[in-house]
Amino acid sequence: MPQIPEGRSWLKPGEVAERAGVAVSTLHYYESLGLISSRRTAGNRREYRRDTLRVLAFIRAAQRVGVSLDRVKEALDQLPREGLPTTKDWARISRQWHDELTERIEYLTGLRDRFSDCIGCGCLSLKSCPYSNPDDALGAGGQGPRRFP
Amino acid sequence: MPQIPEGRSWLKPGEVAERAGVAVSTLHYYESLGLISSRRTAGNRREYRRDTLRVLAFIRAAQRVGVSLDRVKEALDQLPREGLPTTKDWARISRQWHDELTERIEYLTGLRDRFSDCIGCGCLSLKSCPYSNPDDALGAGGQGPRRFP
DNA sequence: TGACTACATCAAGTGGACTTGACGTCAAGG
DNA sequence: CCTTGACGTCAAGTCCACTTGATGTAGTCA
Repeated sequence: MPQIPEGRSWLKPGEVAERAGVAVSTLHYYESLGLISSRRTAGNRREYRRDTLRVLAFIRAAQRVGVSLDRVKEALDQLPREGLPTTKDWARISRQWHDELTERIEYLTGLRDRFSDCIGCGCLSLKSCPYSNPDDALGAGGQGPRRFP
Repeated sequence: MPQIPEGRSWLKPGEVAERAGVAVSTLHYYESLGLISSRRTAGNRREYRRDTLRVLAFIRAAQRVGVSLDRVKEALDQLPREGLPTTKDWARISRQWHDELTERIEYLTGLRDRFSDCIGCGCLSLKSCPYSNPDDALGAGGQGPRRFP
């Protein structure tokens, strides 16, 4: 693990990759999508601002909950293009995320509890279920907007 | 929506697709992966058992929480290949799922609450955070096994 | 009976998220 | 100074989860 001096506020690609747990090529890829940005040294090497780590953490968290990079970009585009994001900037994003996460948590909790019930009543075997109709409870919903694809 | 007679226990591809909210081609694809199965009529048309809908619902639920088809197959492979799955069969799967879902719910809840804290303390802006270090709290974890990729 | 739709097979294409390869350059250590 | 490794660009490749297309057959209904 490369030690990054306290004072240095611009990080090298390898350092960022290491700290964020992604490949350098991934940084290039994200940059090509406009998710992160960098400046260049005299020798054309990339340098990343320290808060790029935060953005990468945000991306990782988003992906872990199944959000696409497109949607992540939508969120990040609300941050100021130049200059440092303020607390207020992040707060707006965090609020949206809070709602989405809550929704997703509720979905998962419902799913888990339905599963628990189904152990009891056996509705996941071939008999029909008195509690719910899992065919439709889980299977329906059709092609409406899926908040979490 | 095609009405399926009460008594018929073998369903046609179109019926299954409609009810499960997937394309017929998806059924072929899943069959090629061994996730579902069918028998054939004299005229080589596929026929699905009614509980295929349940399997499809299971697959959909799994995907929605970010589980790969490979892992779904692992779970489904624990069901009896021939004959109807019993309550006990599903119970085993449900128990595993319960644990995984619980874990995931806890992860999401932690994530959400961390976000909430961060609105307050501003740690998602450039200042360093007294509560936690989001760079590492979210960004680290390195390349260890990811239960939910 | 003839049109029309649903279904069959198989190869190939798509989109998202990256990774790999080929090849040249910059920078730090011995 | 020179080697070595980290980095640069760009095209192409990979993996997953499907979808589309081409082409032929089976069943249904006026």
